[in-house]
Amino acid sequence: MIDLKQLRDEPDRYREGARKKGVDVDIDRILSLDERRRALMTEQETLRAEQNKLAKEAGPRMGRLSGERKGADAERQAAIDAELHELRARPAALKDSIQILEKEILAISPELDALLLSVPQPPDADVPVGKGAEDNVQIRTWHADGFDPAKPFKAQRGFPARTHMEIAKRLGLVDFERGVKMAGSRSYVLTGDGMRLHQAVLRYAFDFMVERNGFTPVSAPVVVREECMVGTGFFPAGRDQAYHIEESKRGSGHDLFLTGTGEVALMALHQDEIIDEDRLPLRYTTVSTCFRREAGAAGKDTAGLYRVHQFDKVEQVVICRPDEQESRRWHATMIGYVEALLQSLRLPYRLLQCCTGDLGVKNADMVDIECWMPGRGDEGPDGSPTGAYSETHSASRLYDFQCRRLNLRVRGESTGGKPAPAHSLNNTVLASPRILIPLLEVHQNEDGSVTIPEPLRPYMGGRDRVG
RNA sequence: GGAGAGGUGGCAGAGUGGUUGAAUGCGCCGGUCUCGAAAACCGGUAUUGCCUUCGGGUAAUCGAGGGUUCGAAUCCCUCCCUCUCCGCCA
Repeated sequence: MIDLKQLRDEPDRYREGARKKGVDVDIDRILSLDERRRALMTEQETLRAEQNKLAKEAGPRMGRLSGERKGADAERQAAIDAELHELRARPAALKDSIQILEKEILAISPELDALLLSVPQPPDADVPVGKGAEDNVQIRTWHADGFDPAKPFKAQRGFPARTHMEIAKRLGLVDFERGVKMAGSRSYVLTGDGMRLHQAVLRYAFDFMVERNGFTPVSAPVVVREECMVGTGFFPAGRDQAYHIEESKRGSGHDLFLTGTGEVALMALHQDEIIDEDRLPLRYTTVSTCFRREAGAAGKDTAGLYRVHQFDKVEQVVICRPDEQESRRWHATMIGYVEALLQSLRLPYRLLQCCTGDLGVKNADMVDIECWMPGRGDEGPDGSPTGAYSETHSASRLYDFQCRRLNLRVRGESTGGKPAPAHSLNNTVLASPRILIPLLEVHQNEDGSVTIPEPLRPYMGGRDRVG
């Protein structure tokens, strides 16, 4: 959520930000609703102040008079009644006026609140302006010696690339048919070494964050209340993407939602908290199952392990002091962790600077990491795929946007002793089975086997290959 | 699923209709004392909105929402959550 005060001060910044992101939001409507609401509140407050004053002054007198009335003669009673009547008239009139104002405020608030939630965070000035993924800008690429995505797979390896589906089928790693039988399209069953590889790579990534980078390991709910989804910024915009458990329809309890990323629980952990500055930065990592409806993606990437409804992901989250430079440093650092991880797995990748149109509502900046997948892309002249970079990671810098929604604040010297929304960042560490695509395709051998990258071998019983 | 108890400040915990935004204790901050520290003593210590001549003023907030009342942490209703015991169970 953006800061309403800032919106009032510099509405053009938010108009421009929304325009760059291609988000349609009526800033003028917000400003006029806000102005109206504030005017009503000021009026209401004045009346309340008088009401409180009367309650303090006239109230006790009324109490005494009521008591005195019981033992008084008829004439005295009449006098008391008259005074009581007078004392009551003013507060009663105030109460009516206050309630009328209250109704007017209540009529405005839902629309204003909903509009406020939909105002995107303006992109940083150094983010390239663009419409969508096609306008993203490559920052750099990396590949291990001996395998360069820029050259044809066959020329380097001596045989045409097989897709991960072919490899998986040959080695019995994935059972797509039975997955679909049980749970519909975009479902799969990992079997044998497929499941072992999945677990190995997740565990390796998790240990990598905990042991090498000092992140706090966490296991947290993947089924959460709506506030967590709104607070982390996934709702209302991404409501269609989340599975919805309608417990309230059973007559008790409240609705729940399946989280699409570990980010939700890692951030919502500290919802409504004020954190002491010297406890920062908080660095959390979790491995969690992620659920995505993939609404609107019908027909896109239907085959294989690329786009599925359920997967597991190691996620990293940093909550730091509200300082732009500190946020920027963490962003770079968190991307660095992923680069080191991918390099250790010898998976070629590239960094993409996302353009403004690709940032989503929450982010001030976002960098995607795409791994080289030899089995994707168009079919080449020899009938085998040409390969393509495809997204495996996404590193977001949100500044205080998410923490303001979550009511997650910091207090300390840097905030002048007052609570202030913290800054937050998140980045994928590794998502599987998607990562199995480059892992199988890049490390496949001519005989159909797959070489297990060295760091995963301890998690695979010491073996150096599958198949 | 059955029965019961309860949700109050950073924490513990009083408070059943009227200067109670809230006693007391702990914690934290400042001060006195001390060579220094501890102890003791004194003082301070919620959040948010709005207004501001930047001194402050004002309103709201005791799980959430509604109601009664001139006035609600306190009474009534609805909902949510937590805990204990029993049952079931990975």
